[in-house]
Amino acid sequence: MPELPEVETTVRLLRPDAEGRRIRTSQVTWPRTLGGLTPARFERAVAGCEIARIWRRAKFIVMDLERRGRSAGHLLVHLRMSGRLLVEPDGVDPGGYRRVSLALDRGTLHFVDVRKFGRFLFREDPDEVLADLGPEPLGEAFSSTWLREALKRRKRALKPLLLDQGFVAGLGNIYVDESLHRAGIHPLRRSDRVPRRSVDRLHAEIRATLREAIEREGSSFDGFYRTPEGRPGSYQDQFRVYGREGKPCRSCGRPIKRLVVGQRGTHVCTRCQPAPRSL
DNA sequence: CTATGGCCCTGGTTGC
DNA sequence: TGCAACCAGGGCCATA
Repeated sequence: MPELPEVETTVRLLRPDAEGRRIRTSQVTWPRTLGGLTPARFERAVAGCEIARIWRRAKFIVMDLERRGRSAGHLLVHLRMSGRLLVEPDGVDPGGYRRVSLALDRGTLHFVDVRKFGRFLFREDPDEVLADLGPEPLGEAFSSTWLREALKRRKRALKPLLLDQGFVAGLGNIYVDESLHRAGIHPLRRSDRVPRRSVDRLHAEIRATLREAIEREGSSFDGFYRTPEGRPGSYQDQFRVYGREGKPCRSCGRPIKRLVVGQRGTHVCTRCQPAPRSL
């Protein structure tokens, strides 16, 4: 499932083939992907634009569009569960799950998405979509001081809070489970009751986990996530808890347990991450 | 403010 | 073997 590291990898590998390219035409095979805009209006918005810059905010891939050097709006792509973004040479069919394609002046940018949860949005103002997101966990605003105070202000179980994109932006189920294990904190611990030392550790482990995962081009399993070049990531080999139910904890050897927290599969080592007494 | 549950979707897995 | 029921999962929305 694409989270911050997979989206960051996608952006980095997409840039050489898409930045600076001009959009000739668009083809939309599953209109819902556009999130309300009709394919005709979408076509009018993007045709003739240059993809001037590609960047990432949370799990969104943002493409700044320009006409004659002036801003002409933005494309905001969310991969959700199974989305992929890639550039293929003209005439190469990316398969049956193509939802949106943009013919460029060299090659074609395809949005491929088996489960159809992904979004390919056009907005004049990207803040319509991005404004309510929390800080980037790899950015400066996400300091341990900030995290300490932000956790104190809320009274929620830690895992659902970390998954809330309005709290911190970019974490998903995998990297939250991994970070919590590395920090030795149970996912159900109330956010305002995490000891200071543990908060600092959590802060450090979130950043370390994301950095290491980016370095390995994300995580692949289930056959879903691939880089734009078709390669799987390799961070799944480093998983300490995610998808490792019953297997020994890499720290203490006790079998990893799977529980459900806020309707999400959740993986813990009950020795390394002791359950809170209450809640 | 927080928690819960439904919905969107499909392919893979499970159960009979 | 065949087929139906079930499930995962991110974000959003309605409800309590």
